[in-house]
Amino acid sequence: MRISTKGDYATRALQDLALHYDEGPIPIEAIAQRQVLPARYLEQLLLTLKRAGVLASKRGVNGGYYLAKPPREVTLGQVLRAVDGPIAPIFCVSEENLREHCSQETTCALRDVWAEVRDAVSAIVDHTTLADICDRIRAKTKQRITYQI
Amino acid sequence: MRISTKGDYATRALQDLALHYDEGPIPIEAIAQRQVLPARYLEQLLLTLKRAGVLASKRGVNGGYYLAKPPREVTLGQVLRAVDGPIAPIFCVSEENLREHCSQETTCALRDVWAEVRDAVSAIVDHTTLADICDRIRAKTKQRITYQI
DNA sequence: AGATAGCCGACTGATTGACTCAAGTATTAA
DNA sequence: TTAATACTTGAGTCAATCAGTCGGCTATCT
Repeated sequence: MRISTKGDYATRALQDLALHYDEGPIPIEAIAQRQVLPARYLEQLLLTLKRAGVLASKRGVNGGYYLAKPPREVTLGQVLRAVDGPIAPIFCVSEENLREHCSQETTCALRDVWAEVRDAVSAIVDHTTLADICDRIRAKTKQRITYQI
Repeated sequence: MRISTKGDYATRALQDLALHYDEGPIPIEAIAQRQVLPARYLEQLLLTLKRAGVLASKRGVNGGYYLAKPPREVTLGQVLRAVDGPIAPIFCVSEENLREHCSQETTCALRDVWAEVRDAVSAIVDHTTLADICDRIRAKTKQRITYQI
């Protein structure tokens, strides 16, 4: 039940872009340095996310990537699906895979459990937006500062 | 967010063993045929599950594998963890990995989300037992028969 | 024009996934 | 006691995926 580094890196990059929303395009290199990610690899992921409609980009000097939509409208589910494919834990409960159905459906109760798992996971990732992530970080940071004073 | 074929095969094998609980040891070959699984591969998985304390076995003629505990006491979570490792979607929220913690915890809200996902998944798999699976199958089968009559 | 920065495709090396195989040991029935 | 059965153990294989890297191209701004 792992998410890949793609999912990990992509969500961290978007977390970063969301925190710097309204600052115009951010170059890959800046994101890579702040989040400690391999730049050339991140490049691929951001391009994928652009094709998925999550990001937009601007080339040349002062160019970079930026969110195609406000943070409130981008969910983690969109990001994960873009880079990692379906959320479903197993093919036979994937929404994108309706035609090919398991030969043993009638004698298998596991399928129902995997469907529950899929729903539980998407209930979380499809309802958590980048704005939520930003809010949590700000809450954390505030708390940390309070403690330090 | 996939479960591997190991998790898939192992749970199907245990579903089968649970349905045939009280029938004594069942040979690998019988399970493999009923569930349409590669026998030599299943062999490994069942051995792993034995080492994990989920299964017991008997060698020789009339030998085979059987549940080490009644179906009511075996959860899918135990099975999945035995063959696939931790449920956690990412290392930094794995219970088995407490010492090695993420360098960016204070500036990362994603970790909390992955922890939510982990909890949601384990809430399901750690509370679904093989007995539950059997009950569901029997309910399904009954329903199917009713329709056919 | 030149620097910046995204775009695109190809390539690679290591790991993991999904098995297979051979040989060994315990158990039982004939 | 021997033969058949069936789990046990460790090793080997083959392909796919992961996790990147690299070179060169194109667009944009100063």
